[in-house]
Amino acid sequence: MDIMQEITGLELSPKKVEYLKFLLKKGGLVKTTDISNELNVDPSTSTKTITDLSESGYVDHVPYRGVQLTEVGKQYAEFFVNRHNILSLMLTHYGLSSEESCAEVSRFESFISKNAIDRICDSMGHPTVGVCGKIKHISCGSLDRL
Amino acid sequence: MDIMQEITGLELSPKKVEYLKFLLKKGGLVKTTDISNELNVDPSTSTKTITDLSESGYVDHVPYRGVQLTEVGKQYAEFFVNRHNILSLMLTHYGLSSEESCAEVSRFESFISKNAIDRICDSMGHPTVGVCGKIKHISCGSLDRL
DNA sequence: ATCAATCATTGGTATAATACCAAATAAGTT
DNA sequence: AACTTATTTGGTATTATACCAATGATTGAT
Repeated sequence: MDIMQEITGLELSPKKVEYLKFLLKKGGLVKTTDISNELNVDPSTSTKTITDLSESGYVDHVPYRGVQLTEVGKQYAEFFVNRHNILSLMLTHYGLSSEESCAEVSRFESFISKNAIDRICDSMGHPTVGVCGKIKHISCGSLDRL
Repeated sequence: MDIMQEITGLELSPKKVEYLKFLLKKGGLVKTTDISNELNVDPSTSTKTITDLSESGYVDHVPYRGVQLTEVGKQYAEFFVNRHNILSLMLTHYGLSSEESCAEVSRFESFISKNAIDRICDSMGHPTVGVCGKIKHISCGSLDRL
């Protein structure tokens, strides 16, 4: 059930990570056009990327109707959001502003392993409030999760 | 003179960063074959990459003879090494081993801005010893540099 | 219920980064 | 000078990302 146990966190490319995070934020059935608006890409680009994500099992795509995270996709997306939040919070501890941290993290987050995030999260005492949003600890290996 | 003043740190692609770091480590005139051995790429690949770096002004390349960092290239390379060391050191503060930190950092270091590194370095009190090697503070904006 | 307008997809093409192979060329060695 | 080894060139491939133009689907209005 817990797919997150054996992942590296490096499975998806930077842009695909953005797609999943947006799908989670939006929730439910999302139009590919919404994605292209949010991520500032041509609709054809989002359709193609969604097709990829669909073939890899992260989303369900019904052409002309919409996209939705699969259960696996949702778990990944939650990890991605947490990863972003943990890392942003971490950088603010070094004197970067929330905005700077967030921008910085956006550039490199997809290259940080789940293992590293788990350690960092652990070491920070599993904070629940970040600078970019709340942090959940469902997939981070925390003993006090739920 | 201090070119490092106005750089973002994001000018070079991940692989090119590796090239410059290796050239700095090796020092002097380096054969493209040495590079291809070190970085595990075909000699033709290293030649092409070096040609790029040469056209961008980071190295001087005399075909069939060798490559050498330009002054600008050397300053960049020094920044890259410091960036790696600072980030590795930072991650060890969160419970990652030296090896883990180093491996982790190797994946994302080229996406961290010089600005962020300067702040982190500042915040850590300009450490001179990292887990991947010594840290110099020539380009980090430290007042106590030199 | 059909047509027009809008939305979404497909097909083609492009770029940057990275890589390999085979062929050609230069260097070094005897 | 010939032969061997090192290096470069030219061609091609892959992955990730992107756009445009054309096609196809959906929907809202009449």
